[in-house]
Amino acid sequence: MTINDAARASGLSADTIRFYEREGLLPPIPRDGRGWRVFPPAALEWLVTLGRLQRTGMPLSEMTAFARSAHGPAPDARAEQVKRRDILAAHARRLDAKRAEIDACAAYLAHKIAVYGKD
Amino acid sequence: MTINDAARASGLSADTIRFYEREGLLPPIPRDGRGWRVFPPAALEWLVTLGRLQRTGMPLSEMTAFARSAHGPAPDARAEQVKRRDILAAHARRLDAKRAEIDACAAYLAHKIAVYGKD
DNA sequence: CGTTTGACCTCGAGTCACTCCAACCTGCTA
DNA sequence: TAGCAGGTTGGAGTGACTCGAGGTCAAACG
Repeated sequence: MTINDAARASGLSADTIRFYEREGLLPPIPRDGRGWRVFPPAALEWLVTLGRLQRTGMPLSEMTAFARSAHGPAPDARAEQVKRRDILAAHARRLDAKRAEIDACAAYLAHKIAVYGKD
Repeated sequence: MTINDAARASGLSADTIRFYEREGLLPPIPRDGRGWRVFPPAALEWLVTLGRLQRTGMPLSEMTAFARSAHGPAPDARAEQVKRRDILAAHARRLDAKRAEIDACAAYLAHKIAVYGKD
């Protein structure tokens, strides 16, 4: 599992994955003898999750909070879990707003395209 | 109709409206005696449209093409209209992709929140 | 009548989240 | 032995805003 395999599987770019690693959004990624990153299945799954959140517009700061809560040292594991759930719940509400915006725009587009097309 | 009224009505920020004016996305906006922008109803309607496109992720370059086609001097009005329709149709396809992404993420979130919540 | 307030103006710098580039290393094939 | 594919790094560049400093003007307050 090289970085480009991970990119293809997660929908993130290799550059973005390196960037996320620097920013502390990933668990420690081991290297092989050449210094290449090797992505174990769990890291890959995590990247898929980050990819979903990224493409649906979660800001980096929130992804960072989510990631640190998931992979950082947790004195109180229960509290961290609640924190993560709250971040995801807030994002779910954001998705509802985005969907509404998209639907409104799609209705406008359909109307406009019909008007342009009808002559 | 001052810039802040226009911002409230269109969902864009006043800064973004000034930026769009500089970039040539707006028709000429008249000024009053103090140098303040005055937005006529047609300009406001145009801002509402740009707001919709912006919030649903149309890149600035495409909005610029759309705006220049709508407000620029057009040697062939029919061709410009086709061009605008094509831009909007492409955006409609992008919206379908975005909706699919949002639905997939929402399903993941619902699942994850249920798992976190069930103990 | 002076001054404070508030809404606007411009210009330039700063921010977010990547994205691209140059220069380099390593193992493999011809 | 040279070329190539596919990684590595550090640092600069980009898109699309966003913010801050410093300025003007008209109306309201004391």
